[in-house]
Amino acid sequence: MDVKGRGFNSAIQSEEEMDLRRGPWTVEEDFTLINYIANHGEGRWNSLARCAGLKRTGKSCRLRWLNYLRPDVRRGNITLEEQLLILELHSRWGNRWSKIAQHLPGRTDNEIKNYWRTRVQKHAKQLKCDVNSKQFKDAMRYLWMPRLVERIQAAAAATGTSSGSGTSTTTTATATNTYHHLNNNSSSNNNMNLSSGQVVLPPSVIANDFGGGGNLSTSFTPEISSTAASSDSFGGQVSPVSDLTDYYNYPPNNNNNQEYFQANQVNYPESLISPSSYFNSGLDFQATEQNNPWMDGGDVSDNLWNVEDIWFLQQQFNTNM
DNA sequence: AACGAGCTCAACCGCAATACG
DNA sequence: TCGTATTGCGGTTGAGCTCGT
Repeated sequence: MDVKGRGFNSAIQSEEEMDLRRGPWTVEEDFTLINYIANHGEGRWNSLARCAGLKRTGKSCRLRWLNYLRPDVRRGNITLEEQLLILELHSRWGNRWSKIAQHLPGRTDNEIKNYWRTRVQKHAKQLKCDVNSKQFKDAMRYLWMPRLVERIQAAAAATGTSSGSGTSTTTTATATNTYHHLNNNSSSNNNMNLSSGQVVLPPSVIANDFGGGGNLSTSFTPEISSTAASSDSFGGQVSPVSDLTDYYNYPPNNNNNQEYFQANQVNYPESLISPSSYFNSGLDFQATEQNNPWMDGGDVSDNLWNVEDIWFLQQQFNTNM
């Protein structure tokens, strides 16, 4: 594999650093890092990289671990609840990705940042306005977020997961019942006891893939990766999606998001606006949405604006300019 | 089938903050 | 106190993928 990877700037470095690998991680490197951390724990990333025998910078190891290999990293689509939370938290804190990520357990700052750039900024582009403009923020607040709440409620009603009494005149909407982990213990509750060299994996993973032992240092073999099997031996590229991490993802698949959320839920923080309040924020968009096809349950998570919305918003923007 | 445009996301960079000797 | 090493964060890049033509 080309260790120069993606053609990033290859700044002249010290002779020792010239041996450093760059670019996508291989399965072998992933196992090396996982095993080392399982046995020795995190911390001191530069020395960790050296001691583990990885020809990577400490920075690179840290990033790979935090964004990809950690057992509690969640992968898959950003859920409606998460979208709503991201929008809300971003409106409060701006591009404080790390801070926002603390409130979305299992999601990394990188993932949230990518979500924002690809999805949210796309909508701003559609509306021909700046993502930081007041107009766009208003559109988010009065259109996008109420719709997310509606869809969350609709989904909850359809699946019977509503835990409310049905008399939802309280400040906490039904949708908020699926909010989760707004406490700050996610980092200390990450299913790992690294000092013991044991990794606590989801029961199904342990049962199915590790014979119940869950001891990485002895159980891991690169062959469990179908990627490795299908690519050129160990040199095969892992990224962008390493099959390896399927063994670590928690929950194991994203169909369990609802259960995962509820199992980990805490109350929506009082300092945040309850999503239900978006219904009462001054505009009644629901009235015009009764027969709107985007609400009919398809996977339209990105399609929160319709033609009328865009037209309407652009009219609003124009009159405000 | 081939091609190009647009999108996604892992991994990089630079810089600021913090820790350490 | 100072210099160096390390960590953490936000911004950016680009390979690979998807989708439309």
